[in-house]
Amino acid sequence: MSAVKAVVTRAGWLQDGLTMPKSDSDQPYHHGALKEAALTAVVARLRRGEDELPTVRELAAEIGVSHRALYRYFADKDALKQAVAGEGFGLLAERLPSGSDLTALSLIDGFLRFAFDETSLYRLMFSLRAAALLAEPAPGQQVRRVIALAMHAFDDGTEEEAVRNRVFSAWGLAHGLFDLWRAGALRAATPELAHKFIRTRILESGLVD
Amino acid sequence: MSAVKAVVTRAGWLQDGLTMPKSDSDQPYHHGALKEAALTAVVARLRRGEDELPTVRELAAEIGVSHRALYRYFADKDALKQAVAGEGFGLLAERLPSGSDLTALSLIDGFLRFAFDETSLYRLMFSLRAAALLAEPAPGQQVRRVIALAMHAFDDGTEEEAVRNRVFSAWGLAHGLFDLWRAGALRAATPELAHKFIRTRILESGLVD
DNA sequence: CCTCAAATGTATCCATTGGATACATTTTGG
DNA sequence: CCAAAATGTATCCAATGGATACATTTGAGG
Repeated sequence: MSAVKAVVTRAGWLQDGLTMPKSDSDQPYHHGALKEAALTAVVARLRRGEDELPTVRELAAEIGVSHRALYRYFADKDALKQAVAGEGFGLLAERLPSGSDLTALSLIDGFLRFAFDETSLYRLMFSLRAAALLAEPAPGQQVRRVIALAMHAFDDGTEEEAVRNRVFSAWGLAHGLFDLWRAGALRAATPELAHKFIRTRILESGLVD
Repeated sequence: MSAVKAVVTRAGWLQDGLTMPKSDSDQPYHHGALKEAALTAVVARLRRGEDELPTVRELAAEIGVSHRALYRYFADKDALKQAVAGEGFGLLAERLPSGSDLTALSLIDGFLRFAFDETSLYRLMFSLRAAALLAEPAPGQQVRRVIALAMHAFDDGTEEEAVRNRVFSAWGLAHGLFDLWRAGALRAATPELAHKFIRTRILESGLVD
C-alpha cells in the first residue's frame, strides 16, 4: 500500500500532463516520516536475521534518502542504536503476557520466546547500558514496564526485597543461559531444544512453580 | 621518553660521523616476537580498562611496526580477536582454583572475580561463538579445561547428566547476573556489592553449598 | 662460507564508513 | 505573502580494515 503508492507516484502515471515533475523523480523532497521509517527498517532487518546494524548509508539508501538526512533525527549512530533498542523493548513489552495470563512462568516463556525469535534485536537491547536507555523517556518507560510486570508476576506476598531477588535470579538465569547458548556453550542443537533446556533449568531451580 | 628518543634518533643529531646507521632507526628490521607482543599488548590494554580492541594501526604503532606486519600472524582482525579471547581463557584457567582448593563455591568465586576484575576481556571472550574458539587448538584446550574443572567441582556422585545440568545452571546464573550488572540492570553501586549480590543469589539457589 | 629461497616487515594504495559543513528546498506561522 | 525554521542534499574529510608489490633478513643446503 505505502509501497504501491510510492511506485505509482514515482512513475508519475497518474500525474496529469499539465504539472510535469521538476525532476526525473517525483519523490517528495521531504520524506515525511523519516525517523519512523528508519527505525522500522532497522528493526525489520534485525528481525530478518541480520545481526549487525546496517551502515548509515545502507539504511539511508533503503529509505531513499541521502545518508546525512538521518542525522537530523539521530545525533550519531549510537543514538540510532539506542532508539532501535527502545523499539525492541516496546516489542518485548507487547509480547509479554498481561492480565490474567501473567504468571511467573508465562512471563519467562514470553521472554525466552522473544530472545529466541528476535535474537539479533535481543542482543542489541542488552548490549547497551541500561542507564542510557532509561534516560530516554520512551524506551525507559518500556523497560520500567517490563520490570514492573515481572515484579507483579513474582509477587507471592513476601516482602518486596525477596520478590525482587527472585525476579533477578530468574532473569539472570534465563538471560545467562540464553547468552551461553548464543555463544555456543550449550550443546542444544536447535533453538527449540535450547528453549526447552533453559525452561527446565529454571523450573528445577524452584524460583517459579 | 620513547617519543624523545624517536625524535632524536630520527633526526640523527647524536650520531657520530664515523658509524652512521644504515637507516635513521636502530630498531631491527625483524621484531622477533611480533605475535606474542601483539597479544600481550592487546590483553594489557583490555586489562587496563579499554573495552574495545585497539585499531590495527594503533596496535602496530605501540609495538613499533607497520600496521600490515600484523597480518603476517592474523588473517584479519577477527582472527586477532579470537586469539585474544584464547589468551583470556588461559588467564581464566590460571586464576581458577585447583586441587584441594577446588570446590563449587570457590570455582564460582574465582569465575566471578575474573569477570569483575577483567570485565573487558571477559566480555570479549563471551562475545564470540564458542565453536570458533574450540576449533583452535590452544584456546579450545583452555575452554575444555575450564569445563572439566567445573564438572569435577560439581560432581557429587550423581549421574553425569545431573551434574552437567547443575554446572550449566550455576554458570548461567553467574554469567547472566554478571551481564545484567554490566548492562546496568542491577542496582548494585559498586562491583564489590554486585559480586556479593550475585554470590548470594547463587547460594540461595541451592545449586551449591 | 655463500647463495638463494622463505620468512618477515614496509610502502602504498583502495573502498568503506561515520561524520562535518555548506547549501538547497519545503513548510509554516505571523 | 513572506521570512524563518525544518528538512534534505552535495561534498568533503579522516580513520580504518584490508590488498598488492616490494624490501630486508635469515637460515638451510651446496
